[in-house]
Amino acid sequence: MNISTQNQSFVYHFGEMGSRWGFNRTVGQMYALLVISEEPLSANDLASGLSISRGNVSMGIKELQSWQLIQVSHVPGDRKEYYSAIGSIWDMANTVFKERRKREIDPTLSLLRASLLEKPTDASDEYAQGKMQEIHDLLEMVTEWAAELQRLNPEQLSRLMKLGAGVSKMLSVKDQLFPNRKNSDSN
Amino acid sequence: MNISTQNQSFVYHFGEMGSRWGFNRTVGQMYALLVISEEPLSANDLASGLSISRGNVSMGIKELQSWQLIQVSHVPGDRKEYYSAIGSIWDMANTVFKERRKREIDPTLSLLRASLLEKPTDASDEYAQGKMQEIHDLLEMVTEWAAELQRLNPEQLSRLMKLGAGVSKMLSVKDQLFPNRKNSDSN
DNA sequence: TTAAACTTTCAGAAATTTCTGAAAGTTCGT
DNA sequence: ACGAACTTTCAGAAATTTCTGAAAGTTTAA
Repeated sequence: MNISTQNQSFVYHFGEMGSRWGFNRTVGQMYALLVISEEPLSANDLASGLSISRGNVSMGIKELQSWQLIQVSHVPGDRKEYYSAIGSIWDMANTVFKERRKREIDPTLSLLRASLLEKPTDASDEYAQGKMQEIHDLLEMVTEWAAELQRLNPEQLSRLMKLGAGVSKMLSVKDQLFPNRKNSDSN
Repeated sequence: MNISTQNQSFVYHFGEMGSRWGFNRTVGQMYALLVISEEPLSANDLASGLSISRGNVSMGIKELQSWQLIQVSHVPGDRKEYYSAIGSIWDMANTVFKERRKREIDPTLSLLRASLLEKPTDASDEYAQGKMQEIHDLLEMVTEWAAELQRLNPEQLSRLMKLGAGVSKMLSVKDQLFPNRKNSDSN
């Protein structure tokens, strides 16, 4: 399989960026290729398209499946497996977020919780715990909020985002509507 | 310098996680150590605390400075430089977000823009461009929104987040207040 | 049950990243 | 101008990650 030069740079770039998102270069490239291919691709297509070994493709597929980013399909009369990117771009973004939270934030939160249960033995421990508490609270708030946002459908999310700065106006509207409601839980 | 066992796991964990956030293990550990230390630390403190070479510390400091995460200070009568984490946890999160956007999203956006300017040569190119457009739009919307949010102060942000699911209620309130306003620029 | 057509595994090779420590550089007081 | 006290640099060593490809495994059809 050949990749048009036009798409080459996209695939390559996604490979580089992919590593930031938790998987390695080739896995990123494989995914990029699947995203921009209308037709599902076989493992051999991926190997030849990206000039990587068949074994590497096999491992990459496993990785992408563990991220729930790709889907297998079959062509009648052909025993090969064909792969394609799952869902819309929104779904993809959602999946990556959820997965990263599970892999990065959740373990950090439990570590922090555990640390916060320990009795500080001196003043410096106490200071450290204070900082850990702050980080914990921030992470917790952000992840909860992210979870809320993920519950919105793309249409709502998109509207919310397009509100942009309007969101702060909304906060003041809320204050005017409910001036009695307590709104500063500190920090 | 010694790190209390209580803090050891925090520092170590942050090292592991740090690599996800764009810097390597030791840089992550250095930063973690600086965050939980009330007193500024010298380069030697960091080296001995983490059992790494002085040279490595020097490079790590440079890296953290390029992220604008740390600050130098001096002790009168002492020629060593002392380092400490800059600002609050919120500032830190902000800085990391901004920096990552600059390093990861912005280049992707410009690549996508360039690709979208090319004339598709066949149907598959056209499909690919369609996907790139979707990714472009999503990234653009998200970064713009993130920029808006970063303009809010921590207090406002925190309130907004604590609204949680309430945010979708707000959207419907808005619809009731301004039922005439067009709100579906499609997704 | 056999063999063809495929996929997966995994040991070791290759590539990449990170780290060390000696040497070079800088700054400051005298 | 000198040297002590510090920091930075960078070549090569060490560690880690990724990749290959041959061998083993699986599935299907006949």
